[in-house]
Amino acid sequence: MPEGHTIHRAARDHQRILARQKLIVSSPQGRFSEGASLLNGQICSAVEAFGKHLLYKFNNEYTLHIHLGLFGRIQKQKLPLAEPKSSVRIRLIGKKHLVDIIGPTICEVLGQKGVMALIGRIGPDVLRPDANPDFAFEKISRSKAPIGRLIMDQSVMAGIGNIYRSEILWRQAIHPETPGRAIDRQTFNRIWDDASALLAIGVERNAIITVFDGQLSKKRYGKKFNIFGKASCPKCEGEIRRFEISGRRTFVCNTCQPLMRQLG
DNA sequence: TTGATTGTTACCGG
DNA sequence: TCCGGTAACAATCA
Repeated sequence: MPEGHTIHRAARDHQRILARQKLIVSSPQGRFSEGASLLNGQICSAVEAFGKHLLYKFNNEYTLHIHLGLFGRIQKQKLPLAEPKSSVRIRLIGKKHLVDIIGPTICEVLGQKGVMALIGRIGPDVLRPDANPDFAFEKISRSKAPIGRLIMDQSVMAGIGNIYRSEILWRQAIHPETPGRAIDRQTFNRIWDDASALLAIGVERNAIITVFDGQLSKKRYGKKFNIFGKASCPKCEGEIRRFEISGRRTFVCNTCQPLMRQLG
């Protein structure tokens, strides 16, 4: 479920909640990860997203680190309390709302040191104003790996997932198999800027939306994608090729996204 | 029941 | 050493 926008959306939501009410940690019996009992009953003081990682900070210097993986979800509900389903690992309880963290692959408590280490190994996040894209361009321009792999590599740049990958590269007319070293700064900037813009829309709308045809009628978004999962290109009507990069399905229009092995 | 899925990492062989 | 591939883990739905 989650690409970067989902996590930033959750961080924003939860930050808003705890501005008006206390959020207290509770974990259903026996479902805390090791060491996480440090947080039982603690009051959350801040929420922040780094790429696809979600950090809940507490006054006791500890941080709850959540990564939803492929299947994890976050559910916000209004009180009264309902019995959490078996996949709920952490529950944050406020006066009027509760937040359930469901099926995360990472659910651990970090100290200051651990948080620094985590942030250090994540590349610049396209949704964070403090991100430095230079770092991502440096890595990309020195790599012969395909750009389709690099922009989804969270240690190169953070936030983009499998759907945004295909959509961004199609929108920018870049073939996913273009080697990183063939991407010039201008081309990289187009990728970065498009990613920032699209994910920001994703945060606002709580959905992946990459199609903007004329009027922004709010109901016209049944077709959210241009080529992801599609058989033909919406621009040239040509066939969409489907293949894998790093074991994840990728879509490309060979006409609209010509493969450039040379710089240019 | 099977398969597929908006993710990541540990491990192993070349 | 640095890759690329594979398995493993997570939850849900058709």
